[in-house]
Amino acid sequence: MEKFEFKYELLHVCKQSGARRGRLHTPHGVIETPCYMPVGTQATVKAMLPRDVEDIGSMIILANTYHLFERPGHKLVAEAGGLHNFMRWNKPILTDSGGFQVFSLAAANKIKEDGVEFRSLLDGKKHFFTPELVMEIEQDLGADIIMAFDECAPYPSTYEYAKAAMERTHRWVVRCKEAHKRQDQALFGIVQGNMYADLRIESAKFLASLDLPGYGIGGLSVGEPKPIMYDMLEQMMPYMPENKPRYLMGVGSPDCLVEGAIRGVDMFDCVLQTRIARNGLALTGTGKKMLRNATFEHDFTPIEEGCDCYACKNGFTRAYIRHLVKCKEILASQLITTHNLRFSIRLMEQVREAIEQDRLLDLRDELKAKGALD
RNA sequence: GGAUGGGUUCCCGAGCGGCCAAAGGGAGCAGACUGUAAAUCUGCCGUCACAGACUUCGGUGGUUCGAAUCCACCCCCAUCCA
Repeated sequence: MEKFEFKYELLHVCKQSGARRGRLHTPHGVIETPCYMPVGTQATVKAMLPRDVEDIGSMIILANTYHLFERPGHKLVAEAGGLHNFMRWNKPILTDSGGFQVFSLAAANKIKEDGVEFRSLLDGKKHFFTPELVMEIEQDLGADIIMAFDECAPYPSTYEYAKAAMERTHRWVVRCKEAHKRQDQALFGIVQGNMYADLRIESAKFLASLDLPGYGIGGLSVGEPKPIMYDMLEQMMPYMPENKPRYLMGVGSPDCLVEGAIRGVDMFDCVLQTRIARNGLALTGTGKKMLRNATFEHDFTPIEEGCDCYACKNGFTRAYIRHLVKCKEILASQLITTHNLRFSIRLMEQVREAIEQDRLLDLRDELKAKGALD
C-alpha cells in the first residue's frame, strides 16, 4: 500500500466563536471541514443513489464495520476490490468500528478485556471482536478513514464503569495502532470518558500522545441532556491536538451541528437526517415539518422555499410528498432523504463560510431565530 | 317462487345471553427518531359536560333481571334450485 499523508490544514479559526475551518486530505479526495457526513451503514446511504449523494455535496460518507462483517463479509468486499469499488462511491469513506454496536446491542454482548463477544443479529452465531479483528476487517473494507475499536459506555454510567470503559478503550486503541498496517488509511482513535470531564480530559491527553491522524469523540449523545454534551466538548477540547481533525461521532441534529462546530468539532455524522426522512419528517430553515400530517394535504409549495435540492427545485410539492408518504411509496423516502441531506450539507456550507467571516455566533443566532435549529 | 348462508362501530372482519363501546387488521389522526437491530416504533381512533354518562351491532316488535348475541315479522345481499 502506498503511503499517503493525511494532512489536516487548519485554514482559519473563527474569531467570534473559536470554530475551526479546515481541510482534510484523503486518498479519495479533500474534505472541507467542519462537515456533515451522511451515513451508509450497509454500504449504501438508504434511499439514495451514489450519484445523488454526490450531487448534494457530500464529500465523504460512512459505512459500518460491524454490519459489513456480518453481511456480506469483509472478505467479499475485499474480493470486490474494496468498499469504494463495491458500492460505486469514489470519494472518501469512513468506517465505524463496531464500537457503537457494543453499546446499542449491549444486552446481547459480553465485554471482555480482550474484546467483545457479539451474538449475530442475523443467525445468532457468536463472534468475538478484538481490536486486531476490527483492524483486519477495516483494512479489507479499505475506507480512507477507519475508527479504532472502542467501548461506548451508556448514560448514565458510574464513574468507575466509565473509567474502566475508557481505559479499556485506550488499551484497545494501542492494539489497533499496532495491528493497523495500511498506509493509505487514517486510523482515528476515539475519546471516551462518558460524562466525566476529568476522564474526558485524561482520554484526550492519552490519545493525543499516540499522534494519530485524527480523533473521534465518542460516547456522547447517548441520552444525556444537550448542555451536558456541550459542556463535555468545551472541557475536553483544549486537550485535543489542534493540528488533527476532531470527529464528533453520531451527532448531527441541526442544532448540534452548529453548536458542535462552535466548540471546535470538525466532522459529524448522524443517521437522523436519513431516518426521519423515511418517516416523513423534513428538516427546513423554519423547523421540522412532518409531511405526513394533514396540514400539508393542499400545500402545493416545495418542502422548503429556496432550497436547491432536487426535490425542492423541481416542483415536488408538500402535497405530493405527503401523498407518497401515506402510500409508503419509495419516492417519498428518496425525495425527503435528498432534501434532509442537502439541508444538512448546506447548513455546514453556511457554517464554513461564517467561520471564514468570523461570524459563526451571529449565524447561529440568525438560524435559531428562524427556527432552523429546532 | 323455493332452499341455504349472510347483514357488526369509516372499510374488512371476530363475537353468538352478562366479563362488549364490542378482538384483530386496514384506513384516518398525532407523536418519537442523533457513531442505523428502523421504508421502524408508540399513542388515539362512537359521542360528550370524558376516573362518569349517553347512543350503537339492517328495521320493527318481543322474550329476559340483562340481548350484537334468543324469537317473530319485515327489508336488503350472496349462492343454488325452479
